[in-house]
Amino acid sequence: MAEFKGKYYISTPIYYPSSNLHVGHTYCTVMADAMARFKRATGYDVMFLTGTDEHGQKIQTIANEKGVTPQAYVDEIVGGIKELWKTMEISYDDFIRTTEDRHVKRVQNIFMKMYEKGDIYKGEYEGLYCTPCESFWTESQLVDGCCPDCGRKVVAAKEEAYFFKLSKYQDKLLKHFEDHPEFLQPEARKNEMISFINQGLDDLCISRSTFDWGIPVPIDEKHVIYVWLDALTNYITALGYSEDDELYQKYWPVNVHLVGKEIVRFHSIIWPAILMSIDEPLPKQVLGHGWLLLGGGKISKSKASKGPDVIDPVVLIERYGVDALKYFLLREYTFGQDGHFNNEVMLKRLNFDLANDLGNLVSRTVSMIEKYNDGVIPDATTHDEIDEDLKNIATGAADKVEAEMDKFAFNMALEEIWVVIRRANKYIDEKTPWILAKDEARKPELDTCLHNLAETLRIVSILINPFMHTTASKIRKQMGIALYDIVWEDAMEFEMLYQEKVKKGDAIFPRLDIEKELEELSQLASKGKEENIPLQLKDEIEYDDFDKLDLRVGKILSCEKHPKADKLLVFQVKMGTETRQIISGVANDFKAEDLVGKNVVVVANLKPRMLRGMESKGMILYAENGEKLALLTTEAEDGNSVN
RNA sequence: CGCGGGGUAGAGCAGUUGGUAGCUCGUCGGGCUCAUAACCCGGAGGUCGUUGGUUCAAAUCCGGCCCCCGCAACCA
Repeated sequence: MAEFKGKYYISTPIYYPSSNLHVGHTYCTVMADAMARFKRATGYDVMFLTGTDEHGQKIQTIANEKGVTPQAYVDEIVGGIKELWKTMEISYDDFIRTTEDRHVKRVQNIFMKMYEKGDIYKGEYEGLYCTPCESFWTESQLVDGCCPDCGRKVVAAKEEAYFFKLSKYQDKLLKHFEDHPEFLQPEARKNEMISFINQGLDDLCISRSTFDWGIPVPIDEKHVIYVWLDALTNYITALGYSEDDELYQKYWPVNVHLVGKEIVRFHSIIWPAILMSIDEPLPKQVLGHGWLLLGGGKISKSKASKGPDVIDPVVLIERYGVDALKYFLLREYTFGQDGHFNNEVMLKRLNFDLANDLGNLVSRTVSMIEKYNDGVIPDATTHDEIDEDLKNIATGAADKVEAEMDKFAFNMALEEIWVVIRRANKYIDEKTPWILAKDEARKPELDTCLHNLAETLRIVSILINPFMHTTASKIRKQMGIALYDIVWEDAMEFEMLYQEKVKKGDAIFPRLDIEKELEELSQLASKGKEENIPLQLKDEIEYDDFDKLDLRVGKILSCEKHPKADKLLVFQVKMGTETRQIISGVANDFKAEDLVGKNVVVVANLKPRMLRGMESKGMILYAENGEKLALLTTEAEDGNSVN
């Protein structure tokens, strides 16, 4: 039996249900799930928490646009998310939604506790306000003392808000980083956070009064609690903190908050400060994982419908199965680093590792036992060095896997398992059972070979169970051991099978025709484009509004980089009789010299604007698709008006 | 001197307590036929971005430089 090793609490972030999830979210949750399953297998009492962060202005706005209540809107999206996790066999122990009563009440309790401690004060957003832009700016954001967005004058303005004295905890936070080097990993993230704290922490605005889709501030009905105090506290409200804290006493502090690198700051600075404020223990560890990149950039919703790569987990699962997707995500990427996602890399992994190595090993082993021993796993009666080597590698893998998992090195943990699988394939070649089968005198050797292969597969089924538990079951079914419990420690033993009856089934991972799959995935990815879906447009305008524009054809006489800005290009543009200077923020998209001589469309009557010390009189038009910009060129002569 | 990440075989990546440079794919050649045209063996292919330094010894430590990518700034 597994030795009881204590509790293990792991969390994913709570996702923001403004639309459906993509493979990037899946990545994080799959890692957490694998770790949770692994810890359960190795003797821990596990609490695995995930959930959704459902408040905020964005949700309210989207719901309004769709003509439903925010609650109805999030209910539907969250239903889809839960469905996805069910399909992916995510073994969470609890799923918290920030709109649930249990969360709402406990967040309010936390707010009060912080308030009573004197860590929350009512203040004013002393910002500099640009009325037309409806935005607050800080001193440092201003350009020449004016709104960086529109260039107009800003006025000192105030919005009432509650603040958390984050600055008060600056020194304590730094000390915590020093005293607990393991608190935040990887190292690069930690350095980043320490230097961030050293720059000085501002108090944190924790309430808003401009929208109401949120948890009311208990002492002031006009305000709702804003983002982080609402979202981060889920990790303890889910455990019943402040009300029914049996689970809290048992599981807190969390062992690991698994988060994407973009929210490391909130988990390693703001969240600990909140916990300090309410005098509760800090998380043992925050781990920031990298992103899956698509075509060079972060996966985003706007990219979901473009390009040849399919990132909808539902589609991938339908075609290849849950375990294939999980395996790929865990095996391909190095924890903490960004990785590039594309269909071909994935398909190759699936074919080579799952179909060729593992699937084929199961297939050939079961076939031989059926063919050479009537489907009964024979006993081993002989022994040589080759047998010994296989046995050592197979029984030694469990500890190696555990060592890698302790480092969150999922890819290496799986690699260790595949060392066993490859050794078994090699073992067959070394033993040549098909030759042994031709000589009755060598039946004992043949039996030993078949037995050892069966033992190895039994061990493999245990080792992969935390990562791909459906596959583990399929293997065990074919091996005739489906009825036995999967016990981690059994992966360290070799002689456990006794004349079980095997039964060949379907290939556990059929080999894929990569060319054909790529073709079909590419078609799936572009499918949405062909249908006639109304575009998402800005509000309709009057003809008079359009008529205010004075568009002209301009010839680019010269173009060079702005001396004081990375992204800006400075153009001299001739429009008939006048030549003027226009600046565009497109230095990353074009080489300056490539643009010279082109005739382009210019918004000629736009109010001039200073950009980093140089005046821009007008605007050059470009077409863009979210990734690439294209110049709007024309054959018309410069100076012509465009209507 | 804004912050950070990265530059290792044709591709994608491992590899920092310094000690003959490793994996997967591809490629070339061979073996095998139990198996999902799968499996096994062998070869070719890298001055580890560049340049100095520390050391008996540097991909690994230190300094300068070049290039790529995020963030920030900036995008009329």
